[in-house]
Amino acid sequence: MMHSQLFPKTLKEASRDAVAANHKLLVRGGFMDQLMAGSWTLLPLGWRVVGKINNIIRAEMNATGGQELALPLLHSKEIWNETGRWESAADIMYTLKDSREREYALSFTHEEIIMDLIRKHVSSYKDLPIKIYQFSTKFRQELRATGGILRGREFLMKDMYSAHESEEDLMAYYEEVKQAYLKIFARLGLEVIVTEASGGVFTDKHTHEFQVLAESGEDTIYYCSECKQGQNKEVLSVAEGDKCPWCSLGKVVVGKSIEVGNIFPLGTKYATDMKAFFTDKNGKQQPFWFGSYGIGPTRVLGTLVEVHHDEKGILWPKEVAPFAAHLVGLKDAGEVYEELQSAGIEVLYDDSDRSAGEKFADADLLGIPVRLVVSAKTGDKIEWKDRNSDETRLMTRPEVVSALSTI
RNA sequence: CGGGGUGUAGUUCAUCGGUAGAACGCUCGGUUUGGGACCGAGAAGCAGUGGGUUCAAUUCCCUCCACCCCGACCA
Repeated sequence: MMHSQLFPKTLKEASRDAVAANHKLLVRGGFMDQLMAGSWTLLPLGWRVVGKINNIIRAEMNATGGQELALPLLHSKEIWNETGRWESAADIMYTLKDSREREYALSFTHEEIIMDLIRKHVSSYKDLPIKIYQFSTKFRQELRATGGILRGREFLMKDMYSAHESEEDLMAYYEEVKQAYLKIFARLGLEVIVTEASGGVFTDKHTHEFQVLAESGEDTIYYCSECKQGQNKEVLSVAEGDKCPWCSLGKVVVGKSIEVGNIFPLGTKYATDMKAFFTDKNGKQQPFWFGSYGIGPTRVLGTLVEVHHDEKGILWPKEVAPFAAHLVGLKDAGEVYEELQSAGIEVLYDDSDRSAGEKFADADLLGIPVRLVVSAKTGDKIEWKDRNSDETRLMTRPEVVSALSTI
């Protein structure tokens, strides 16, 4: 992809209204564009990053035995009535009527839809467990959309659901997913704190949240400085300065944070409400034990920027960067570009005829981990600069290719 | 929904009762090319909406709308 073809161009200034770093930088860099409050277009660059995020999540979900599918986003009132959530989640759910006055909801989650699938297709303990997930848009009526892409009314979510024959089996898998989530966030370049939290409209049980410390976060968590476990303030049983109740090594400290994931051990309520039963070993009808597990890739996108930026722009962690390298041509670098391309390296090539300063400023803003410069000064070598360093060094083409291939 | 802020060119902002201006961006021509270059010429605005006051409103008043921030709610 040539830089001159990148849509849209970068902006020199952030909108006056933008306060959150992700809002300023993702808009300036051409990663996203705002349609209205809480509603964002993911532009080609942003969509690339989300694609990287999704691929990491997908790989780790598959590793736990998850199978990906796609569920509908338009739901009938009837299915939501089965669990009473047409009423209890009315504040959060967008509803609409068609021309025949039939009532629908736009998906804000999918427990009911999944449970419907499971009751239709699973009737024996021999078919369990079921682990299915999707990436899809969620619609939620937020009283106030805020923080750039951190809280939208329409956002992307990976939601996984699992059905089990027993509580033990559910909790064993719940723990497995918790570990998978830790692996995902580590790969995404995010340090998370696992906190106990309330289940909101999803469940009465306590759940676990994956929180990233950030000043711009809207959650307040109490966590241990040593073991990185904690509690959301909704369910607080510890106080600042307490000895850590989990590892008893550290002290409880308070921080602002962004919730990037949440897992719910839902129990049998959904199955019971929706009359979803399987036959156990003894020939008896039993409700499915159910869990759900969510990560918001678009919120992750925003969180990454909140956590990884400086005054010049974004610093993407390697695994989620839209490109592996940003090739800045201060003279024709077509051959270098072709060589990197054919080596399978994802390169953004800036072959525009703009000034050097402008190209460098763009490279800093876009935050691709490695900047390569080809100019009169570099001769037939290439200048390598990491985004997180000021040092540059001259390398030969084969050196560059091999260094980038090992990333 | 309560409180606060902001709506003027594509963008960032000036003008603040006498009918609109800059910078950046854009177009054309030329000169440049290691940190958002330079010269020249252009195009681009119903001043968010509706109403009121006034001889005259972008400017004053009211309504509504939109966006941002704080709070309530929430991944």
